[in-house]
Amino acid sequence: MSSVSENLAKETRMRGDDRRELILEAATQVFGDHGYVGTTTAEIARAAGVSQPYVVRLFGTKQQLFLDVLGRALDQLLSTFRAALGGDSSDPVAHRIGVAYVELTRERGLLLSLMHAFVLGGDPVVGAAARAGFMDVYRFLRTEAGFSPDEAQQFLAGGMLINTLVGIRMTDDYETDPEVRELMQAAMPEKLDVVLALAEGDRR
Amino acid sequence: MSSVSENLAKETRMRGDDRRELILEAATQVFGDHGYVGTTTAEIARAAGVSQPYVVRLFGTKQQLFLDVLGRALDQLLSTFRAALGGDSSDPVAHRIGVAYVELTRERGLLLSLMHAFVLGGDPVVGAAARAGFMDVYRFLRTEAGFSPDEAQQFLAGGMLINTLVGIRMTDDYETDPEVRELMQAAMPEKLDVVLALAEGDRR
DNA sequence: GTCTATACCAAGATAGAC
DNA sequence: GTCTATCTTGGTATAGAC
Repeated sequence: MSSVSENLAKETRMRGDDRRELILEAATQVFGDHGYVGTTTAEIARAAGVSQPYVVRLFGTKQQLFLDVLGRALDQLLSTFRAALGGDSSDPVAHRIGVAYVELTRERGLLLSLMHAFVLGGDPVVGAAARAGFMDVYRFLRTEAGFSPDEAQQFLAGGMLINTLVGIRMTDDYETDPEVRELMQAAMPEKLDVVLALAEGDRR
Repeated sequence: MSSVSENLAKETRMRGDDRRELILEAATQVFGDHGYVGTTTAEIARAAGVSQPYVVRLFGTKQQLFLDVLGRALDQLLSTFRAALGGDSSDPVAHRIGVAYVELTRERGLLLSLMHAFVLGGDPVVGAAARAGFMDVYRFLRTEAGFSPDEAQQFLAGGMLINTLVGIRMTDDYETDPEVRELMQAAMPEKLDVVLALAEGDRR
């Protein structure tokens, strides 16, 4: 999945769309780590293997780049959920989507970039995009997934806790602190291994 | 409660501790709105009615100021919870603490400053403080409030969703969007009025 | 205890070459 | 399509006066 872009990264010159996608991927990671304001275009450029002015050139402004990252993240999120709606129907829908959600932590920075946006509601443009995106997810849960308002609330609440635990890097203390273990097991009874494996990779 | 500090604000010169508290209050608000990185010491200074260098002088660095804000927020949070543990015992503990939590949105920026910290787990010093603070709350729920791991998880999940809805300023669309109304009513069946009234005040 | 002035640096964006 | 060089702004922190 990412091997395509990794191969492309080695080219010194490529089609604009490919480079764009490559930068969006890198930007998602970096924004996820440091937040919107905390991220520099230079850092994104470094992560993508291009020059800083080129990043700006391609997306106009840092803000526009962030908006593009958010849009892409939302698309990936919803299409992952839709895929889960297919799947083994002996398994309840809520469970299938829940598992799909935790699996999304694999897409480095995706959920965290969203989380950073969610907390910037005060920004006139980023905030508006964040609200719209959040409601897209809610609408999906209510209509496509068939959740009741209360089920949707429950699901989103669990999701926000997972985002928080990942964002706060609670994984760092998983081994050493038994209370952290207890909490994380309660928050993601399944698929904890995915999150932990990912955290392991990050500590390089 | 805040009238004390408002009166003090009019003095051009005051005891260091009072000015300190005044600045911490202002900083909590501003950090809550714009996040750690997105906040400038100049903006905090303006909000507190002092000069920018004085803010730095008093706390050493912006980072230290943020850490102090976090510590203060945690203290207020836990003492509010402890007060709720007292209260009318015909009302279940979980409910009393839940209501107390929503009431905390009154303390402008308190929950949001915490939320901003929670998402900065990657920062070596802020992240460590955030994790420690989060676990303080978990430990309170488990020991003092007597929650099971699952009850604590449930409570924290609901809390993170409320934080997110407040941070994303979902209140802005409450009147116009029926789906937003539906979601917010599910997320905070009680005390929604407190949050809405607060949001009203913010849009000046 | 608090201010004004300012040094210093980092970051986003632009110009223009290749 | 992509880079190097650079302009410009804004933000933290320091020095030093009152």
